Amino acid sequence: MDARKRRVLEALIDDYIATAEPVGSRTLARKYGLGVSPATIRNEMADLEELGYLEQPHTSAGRVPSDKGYRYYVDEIMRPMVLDVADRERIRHAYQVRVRELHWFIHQTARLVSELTQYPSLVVAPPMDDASLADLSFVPLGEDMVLMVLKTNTGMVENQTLAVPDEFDARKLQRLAQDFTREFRGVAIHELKSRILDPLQGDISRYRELWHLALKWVTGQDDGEDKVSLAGPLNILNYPEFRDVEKVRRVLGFLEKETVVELVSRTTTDGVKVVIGAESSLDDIQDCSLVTATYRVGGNVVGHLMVLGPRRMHYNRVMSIVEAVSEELTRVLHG
Amino acid sequence: MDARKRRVLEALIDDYIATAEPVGSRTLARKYGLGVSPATIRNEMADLEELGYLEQPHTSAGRVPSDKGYRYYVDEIMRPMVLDVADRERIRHAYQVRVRELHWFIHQTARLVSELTQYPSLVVAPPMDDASLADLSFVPLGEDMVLMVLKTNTGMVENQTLAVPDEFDARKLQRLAQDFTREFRGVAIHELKSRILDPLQGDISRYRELWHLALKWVTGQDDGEDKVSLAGPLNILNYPEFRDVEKVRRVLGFLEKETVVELVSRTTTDGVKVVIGAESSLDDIQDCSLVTATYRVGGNVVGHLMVLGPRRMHYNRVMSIVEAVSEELTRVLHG
DNA sequence: CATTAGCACTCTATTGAAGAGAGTGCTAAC
DNA sequence: GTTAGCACTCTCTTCAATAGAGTGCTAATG
Repeated sequence: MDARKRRVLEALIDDYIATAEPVGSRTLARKYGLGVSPATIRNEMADLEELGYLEQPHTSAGRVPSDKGYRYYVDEIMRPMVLDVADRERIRHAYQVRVRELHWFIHQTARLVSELTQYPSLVVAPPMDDASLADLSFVPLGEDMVLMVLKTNTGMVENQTLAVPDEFDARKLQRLAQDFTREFRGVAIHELKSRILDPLQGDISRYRELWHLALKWVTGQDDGEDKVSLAGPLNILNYPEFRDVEKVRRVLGFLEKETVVELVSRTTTDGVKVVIGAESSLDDIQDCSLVTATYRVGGNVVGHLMVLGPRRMHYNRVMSIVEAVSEELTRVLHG
Repeated sequence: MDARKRRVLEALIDDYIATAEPVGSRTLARKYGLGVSPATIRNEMADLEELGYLEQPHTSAGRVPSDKGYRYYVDEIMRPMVLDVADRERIRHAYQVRVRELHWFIHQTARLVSELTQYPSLVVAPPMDDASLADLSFVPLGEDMVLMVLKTNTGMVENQTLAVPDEFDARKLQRLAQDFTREFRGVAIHELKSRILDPLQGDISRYRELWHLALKWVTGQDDGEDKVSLAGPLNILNYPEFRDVEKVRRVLGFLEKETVVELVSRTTTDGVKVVIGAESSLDDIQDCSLVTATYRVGGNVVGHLMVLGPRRMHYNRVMSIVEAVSEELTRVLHG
């Protein structure tokens, strides 16, 4: 793989990303200053195909990058893009609001990223399970309603309105919360489950129903939807590879399934990751690429951030955006 | 419009709803026991076309209902569908959870309806504007965080976490909330805006920034998204009239725009309403029909519930579902 | 007199053939 | 090693022919 092959591969991928049409040798010679004739480029392209970096839809068409080609492009050729000032400003100002709820950040982030990239974007909240309980309290709301407020050691605050049985007056609830906090402070959320349901905890068991409720909520089984935010799904309709409704259904359907969360959460390492086409080994998104990044809340509790697009994605731009946003988000969530 | 014409129209619409293909006279004679020959049906169909109830895509195709045809079908022919037991049970059990937040109800309802109908469904929360303030309070969360809890006279409770400047300690916040509640109890939310921003309210103006924030939140300008919930948008891809991506984009785009809320909110009357095709005079949904209903929270504060589908929608089933759900929702929100 | 059978007519959708266009691979010349 | 030239391949578009579906009209029927 000499320097000229790299230049040809780069030019071809750039062109294909821009046009979505198979690229021929003449086009490359004309539009990119490679300094050689179409015939020479043809030879290089034949080599690149043999090496597995390019594919030919049919004999008389131009060539198209393969997964391996994109991979080489992303890893070895492409240079990171410097975001322009407007984009940076946009990212910096995105979180300058006084709201402090996690789901708001998630939602805002997904929207920001999908607007900047023009691809669908998905943001997954860090699993509560890894955090530990810092404080639980109830705020009576009159009638039989109560607001349950939970804080974790990572500084996250979640709350939810519940209806409680009549017998629980304000005083009782307060004692309940105190007991609970005293008993379980510092315990990881995912441990709470077994602890609470343990029948030996006699003192607690009187309120089991209430705890059960609280637990379901805390562990996120209850309103799992809030933990994931999808933005800009329709952006995908702008790309010609999705002119077929069947493909659209598969891809958008995939974004609504649990599988996404699993997939995204699998990449636990820091930094920006790229998954190209079949590398995901998921049928529904064979024709798509993913760019993912992580962000942190407080300690090591980690959330995920993802962009999905066609394989001919603007990798460098998307990667820069995703990186900048995840850094900003981590910064904001730390303060 | 004699009885036989009605029977022909009914059969034709039933068939078209089932198949999405233009219906010919032979088909009607064969599949529906009309007791007359295709020729007779042809004559009736010609009459129905002249009356504006049917249309012909081209001379040698069968016929298709017009907006007027559907309208007559919905108003005069169709009989309401009795939901089967499973569906009724499904509706009854949908809200048997202790959660009491409005956005949860909205979300749950949208999902329920879209799953039952297999069409996209949108639920709009009642505008807070019409309700009046019952109580505002702050719950300190430590650090510079505070939970703002608002109750209306209609019994709705909304809350949001905010970051506040350091100067506001627990005591100060409490007084602030008391002042605010005393001052503004009973005032309609939409009036709060002018009242609070009035520079003459000297005592209040010190906290203007905070109020401003609270206000933005209360009036829903801030997180407007929470007030609307869309479920099952991809259902639309199951219907052959949306095999074209351009149409999909227009319709799904429409569901994400503000226009929907305006449109839906326009129907203030109780009961189930149907809007067929061009009746909405909105370009994006010329090929769609809507079924809408309202639900109430407490007094007269009204929320909306909508189903969107192709014009050949299963009107009777959808209407029954929408009616049953809106009744159940009103019932649940009252208790 | 309403209903029906028969039939010519119209329009669409499908098929197959022809031709244009794009791009390649190979060979031979530079 | 590079390039020009050219035959070859494959797709896409166009066009005409054909089959199929359904209609509207007319004349016969009970």
